[in-house]
Amino acid sequence: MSETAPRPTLEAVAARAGVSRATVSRVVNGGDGVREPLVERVRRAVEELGYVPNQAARSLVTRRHDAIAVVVAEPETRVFADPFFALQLRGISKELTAHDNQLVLLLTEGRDDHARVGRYLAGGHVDGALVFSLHLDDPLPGLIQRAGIPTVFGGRPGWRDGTGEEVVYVDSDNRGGARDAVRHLVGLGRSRVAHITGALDQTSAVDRLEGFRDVVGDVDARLVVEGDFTPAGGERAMRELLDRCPDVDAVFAANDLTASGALRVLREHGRRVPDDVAVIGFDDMLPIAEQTDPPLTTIRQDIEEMGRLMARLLLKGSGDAMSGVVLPTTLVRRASA
Amino acid sequence: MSETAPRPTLEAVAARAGVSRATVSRVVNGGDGVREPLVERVRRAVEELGYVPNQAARSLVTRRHDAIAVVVAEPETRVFADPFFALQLRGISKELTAHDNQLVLLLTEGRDDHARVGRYLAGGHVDGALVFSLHLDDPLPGLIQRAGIPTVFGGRPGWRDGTGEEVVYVDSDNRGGARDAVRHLVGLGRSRVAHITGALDQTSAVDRLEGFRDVVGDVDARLVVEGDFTPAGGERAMRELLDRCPDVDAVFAANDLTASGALRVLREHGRRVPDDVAVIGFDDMLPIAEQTDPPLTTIRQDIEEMGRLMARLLLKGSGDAMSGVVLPTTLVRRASA
DNA sequence: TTGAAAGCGCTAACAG
DNA sequence: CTGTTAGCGCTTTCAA
Repeated sequence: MSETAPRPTLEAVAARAGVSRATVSRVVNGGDGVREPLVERVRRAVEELGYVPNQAARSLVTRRHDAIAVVVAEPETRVFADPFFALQLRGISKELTAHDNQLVLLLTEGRDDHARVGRYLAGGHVDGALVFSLHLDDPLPGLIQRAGIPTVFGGRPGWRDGTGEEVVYVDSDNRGGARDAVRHLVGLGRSRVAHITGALDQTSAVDRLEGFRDVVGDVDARLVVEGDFTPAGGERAMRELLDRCPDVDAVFAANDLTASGALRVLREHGRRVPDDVAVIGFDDMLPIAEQTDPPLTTIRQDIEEMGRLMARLLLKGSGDAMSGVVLPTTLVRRASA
Repeated sequence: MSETAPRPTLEAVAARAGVSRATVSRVVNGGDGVREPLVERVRRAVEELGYVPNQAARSLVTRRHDAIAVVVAEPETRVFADPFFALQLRGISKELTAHDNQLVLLLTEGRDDHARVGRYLAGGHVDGALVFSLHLDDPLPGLIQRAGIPTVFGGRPGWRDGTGEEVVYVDSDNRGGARDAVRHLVGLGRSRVAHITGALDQTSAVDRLEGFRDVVGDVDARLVVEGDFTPAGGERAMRELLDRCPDVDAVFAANDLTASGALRVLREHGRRVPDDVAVIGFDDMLPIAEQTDPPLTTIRQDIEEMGRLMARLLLKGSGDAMSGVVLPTTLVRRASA
């Protein structure tokens, strides 16, 4: 990679404006305590020279970087098969941008990467980290805690650390949303409500299952079948469901992707939705929920806002000692239930 | 955000190992020209102190950052509705990681952001940039060229700069792939082959249309209808197509998403695929192509590899003065054609 | 209010 | 081979 052209320094600006480096520095950083005429002169010099502060030099003394890391463990392609992650990223990006922070993206796959990420985080390159720990047994969170930098998790982490330290996270009200979904189904007069779960090594899946149980009470075990948040998983689960309980009249799918798979199988088996079987999803992933046949009734979570909030908490220092923020969900009614 | 704990410096390591800072520096940076026993002593000291180099200090003198920016203009949600971008990102990330580079993600929306990105890039925070310029009239590329840092574009940029400067980009062989697709359809004995285009303000869509024309020769204008790379666009276009030419017997859709929409409409109209109408897509986006009914025959492009290659070119300095690299595509045969 | 001076932690000549 | 030295460009006391 070729060298970038030499850029003007604070020194150069100072010379041009006929002031000291210190004064230029003050102006560049807000200009408090500098008399107006000087401010003006410095501003002009900055303009003329096209001066941009050298971030490395600044960080060296301030020990701040105005950058945060976003860590995503993505051992599976699933992360990429739905727009979930991208939406959070967008929310994060917006918030960071608004606060002049940069986003350093750390994608990990496998063990070696964990060490690398740990080192990077501990290396003081960034002011904080936003991490998405999808799985219950993920070693990443531990590593990051050890790195000792401010961290906010996306989704409720699956572990409880014995240390009693606060774990800051942002999550959707998965359990409450699931309850709403199932209540809706029950309100429709359905009596044999099934649940296709998500991947149960993720807290979101566990929480949604809990919500389902909250409403259904003692569940006929045959009405709960494990999925994995994918359409294929949804298909498989739906087949099994139909096989076990041909009289099932409603399905709460752990997410929209799962629901789309389930819908396909129902159609294939000649069941009419919602007449024979009502189906409800979770997420309200527009490109999916609006495109299914019939359009999907689902539980909406504001994913972009989750990202935004994570960034906001991290930047604020979350000194409020709050540990988790849970965002509400809403029922979006379309045609499938 | 709270301060990170004070970390050991080179000085500290030197003291502990009983050598000079320079020696420690040498060891940390590869250890060439340092006698083994010393190397060992230094290594141990580093280990014991948990020393991690201060990147800011290092950058200050080396003027390198071991970081590159990935710039994505995403005025529309479309970027997030398909996994395309995420896959490229993954390829990029892998390659950068292998070369100990960090990935700074710059998401832009709207004009103000452009200025911000321009400033950042010009500000010498990163060693280079990877840019995804989706649209023909995007002002971003210009801005970036002006920033004067090494840049590789994802997808053939829509403009030709008069400067005669080399523009480095990585793209799929959209035109060739399109030709393969249409030839396949023709080889199936289809005689009324239609094309649903992508958003024609993107070079990929234009190139695929060209490829279509290459094979079909003088096209019946009614057989080309504009889409926008979305399922909804595909539906709309397919309806129009059926309306205009009820006897259409094959469709080349600009991408898999478009094809999925077209399939839906065909089914709705009682056309059998591929018996009545053969359908072929572009991308081979697995979660889509494998889930459609019937599974989609399509043109595969190796998206992750594109990302990887972009990163490789940037890091290599692409001093080979080559301007564009075009990756081959392959036909993936499933059931729809 | 402004300026002078002292580093932040590191690398890179240059000596030895 | 190893150590000494001089900065990289900036912020931040401390005086003036």
